[in-house]
Amino acid sequence: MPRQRRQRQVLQSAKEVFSKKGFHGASISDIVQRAGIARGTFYLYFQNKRHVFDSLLESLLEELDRRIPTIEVGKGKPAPLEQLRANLTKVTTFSLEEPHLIQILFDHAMGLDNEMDRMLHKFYERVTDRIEWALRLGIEMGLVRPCQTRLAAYAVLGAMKEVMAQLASQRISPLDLKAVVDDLLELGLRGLLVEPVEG
Amino acid sequence: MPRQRRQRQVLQSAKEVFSKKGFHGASISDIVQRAGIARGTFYLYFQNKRHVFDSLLESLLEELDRRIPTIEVGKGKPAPLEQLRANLTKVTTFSLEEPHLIQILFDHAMGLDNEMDRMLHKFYERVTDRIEWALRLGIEMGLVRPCQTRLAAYAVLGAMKEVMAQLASQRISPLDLKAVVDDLLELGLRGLLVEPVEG
Amino acid sequence: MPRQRRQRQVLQSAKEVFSKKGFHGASISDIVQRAGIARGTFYLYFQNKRHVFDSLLESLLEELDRRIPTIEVGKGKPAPLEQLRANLTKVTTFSLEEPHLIQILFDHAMGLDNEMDRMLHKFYERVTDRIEWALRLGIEMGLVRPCQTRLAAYAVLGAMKEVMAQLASQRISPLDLKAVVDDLLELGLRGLLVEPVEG
Amino acid sequence: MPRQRRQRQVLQSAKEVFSKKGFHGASISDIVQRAGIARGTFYLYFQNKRHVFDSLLESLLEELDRRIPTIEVGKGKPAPLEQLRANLTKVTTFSLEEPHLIQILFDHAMGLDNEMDRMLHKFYERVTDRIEWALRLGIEMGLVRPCQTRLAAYAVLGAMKEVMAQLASQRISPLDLKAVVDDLLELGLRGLLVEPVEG
DNA sequence: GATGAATGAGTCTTCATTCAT
DNA sequence: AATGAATGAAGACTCATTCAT
Repeated sequence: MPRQRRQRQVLQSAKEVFSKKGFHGASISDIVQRAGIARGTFYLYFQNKRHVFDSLLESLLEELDRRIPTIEVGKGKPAPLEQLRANLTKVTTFSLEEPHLIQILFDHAMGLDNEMDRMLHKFYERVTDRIEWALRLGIEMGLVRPCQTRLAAYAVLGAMKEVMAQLASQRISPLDLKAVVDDLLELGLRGLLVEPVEG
Repeated sequence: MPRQRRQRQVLQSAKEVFSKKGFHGASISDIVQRAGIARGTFYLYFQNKRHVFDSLLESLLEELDRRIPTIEVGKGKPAPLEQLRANLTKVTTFSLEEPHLIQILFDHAMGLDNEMDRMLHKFYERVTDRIEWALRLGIEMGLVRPCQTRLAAYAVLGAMKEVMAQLASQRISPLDLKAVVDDLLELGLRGLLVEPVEG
Repeated sequence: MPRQRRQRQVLQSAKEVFSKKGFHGASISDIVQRAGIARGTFYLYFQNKRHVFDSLLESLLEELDRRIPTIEVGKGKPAPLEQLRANLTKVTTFSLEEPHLIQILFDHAMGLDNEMDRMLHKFYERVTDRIEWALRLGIEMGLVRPCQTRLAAYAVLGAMKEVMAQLASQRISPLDLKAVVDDLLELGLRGLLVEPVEG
Repeated sequence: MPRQRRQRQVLQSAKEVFSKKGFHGASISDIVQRAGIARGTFYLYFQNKRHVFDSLLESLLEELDRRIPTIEVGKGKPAPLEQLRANLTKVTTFSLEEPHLIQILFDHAMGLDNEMDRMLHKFYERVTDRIEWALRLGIEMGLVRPCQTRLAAYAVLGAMKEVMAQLASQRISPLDLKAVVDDLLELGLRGLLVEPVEG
């Protein structure tokens, strides 16, 4: 089998196993069994168990990063709201495409070692920075209500993470993704109340 | 040392170690070293590693459950909004009191075995049910905008989880918790925008 | 090394170690050291220490059972006495072939757990039943003196066990096994006295 | 509690536990629990686990030794047959009095260490020597048929051991011990056959 | 004398990784 | 390239023994 195809096959098996059992809980046996290869073969394609995990996580973070670009204003750019909607659509779509990776990220990525923890922390901070940046931009433009932007950014991040996780585990129907995105936007922008409560 | 004090001491050490390394990543050596006791002593107070973990998690879930009662309307009851604010205050306070438990729950609880996964899933579903119930109540009362209530509930759950996690890891300042809760409420109720977007 | 050969090698080492130290007294280290393999290798061939022990004991009991068939009378059958002699020859021969197994059975098999104890008890009862059955047959045929057949059967069983044990530990010379069997038969049939004591 | 009474109480518990589980299988916990004392108290009366076992076994061997004196002829001595009968009566009685010790000796004494093994071996050899001595005496006196005396002695020893074991575990009724002894003697002296087989 | 909490050496067992075929 | 038997370090757990109270 061509090298790259075999490597992908191992990655796929590892992905499924890690998403279910986590790094420590998953054994090489689990992975090679699922891949239908011999134990030794695993080590022809990856240096060790940790490298596979790292490889999966790195490509995941890269892909997510790609799908959440910074909101930018300027002529020739789509309206900020449309950029926001596009980002939301891309990450929710990703949750459906790669549910196992999402579970690995949310359930099993923390605590492996300090380096990994730092990397994850940096990733989430970068995402939060972008959200916060968009909020500040909105405030400057007079569109967004002044607020504790960092706190709001975390809240938005959390809402997105949870919805992604629920999509990944099929507890939110993926059939009408557009409606999901629209509702989330509506929720974030206008809140839950019928009309603004008079202070 | 009195039995109960020693047991609490072991629980505390285990809590700290588990929150950092997760169940599989933590060793009994880690735990007893931190507690300053011998390996065997651990087993005088707990049947095995898993029992400590379960014990921590169960008490955690119970406590959280206690702090998120269902919103109820009726004479003699506080206003729904006040109940909501109280719940938020209680869980955010808990995040500050028990940051390690929060990290265990959010970072290291999934994937241990099917039973544990089911238990966690049930817990989160119960919380989501309560949020959704409150939303539906609000809709009936004409206060809340009709929406996909399950989706909205997940979004609210996610926002709360993230804020709790960030409080636990000290990345949100805990100094003015009231402001945090107020801002979150504002955010959830009115959304981000200055004024409702027309159409 | 071919799987079966390695498995037999481990069994052989375990047999020797168990026969010397018993189940609890023997360590996996003892066994793998004697086999000249690594600790982990043991577990490639057996689930755990107890399984090896059980495996040895079960095959031992089966083999002994095979070598002590019930005495049967009827045309085409050898004379009962000859069947008896054949059985005695077979079990004494076995003691020489598998001295370690004999020591395990006689010195180290009791007390492991209730199930094992029951199994051993059943085995010995089955053997005793066959001896008693032969005695009753002999009485019916007018060959054997009426007596407490169960008691006599136990005495015969004990004599056989002791001789087997002494053969296994080389304290009875195995060089002329036929003479041993003949003398035992003589002893059992005629007793020790020169001539029957009158009343 | 007076020192000696407490010591006996511990010995009794140890005896019961060792007889069921053997030396390695029995734990100090088992013993002190059965004695109704604290773990530490055990060590006020015995140096360690092994000392209790040794103590039990030594007193057992001494007592058995006492009950199987050498058969002696001479004026003033009872007839050899009566001495034989007396010995048999004494050891079978002992099996009923101390069933646990008998089980320890027969099921759990071998394999503890070389010294213990040698001691047991020496004990059995001494008993066998006495039996053989009696046989040779009988042959000299023209009472006993010439035979391989060592082999015959082992057979007699084995028969006695088995009957003692079965009495100890209540699988031979102890109600008419005299009949048991008489039958055994008859069996040993005359054998099983109705009348001597003509060579 | 009596207690039982504490100890830590010792044992079984797992599993990531290697390497001869 | 592929295999899977073999390895041995690491970790969970037990239990005989000690000792402060």
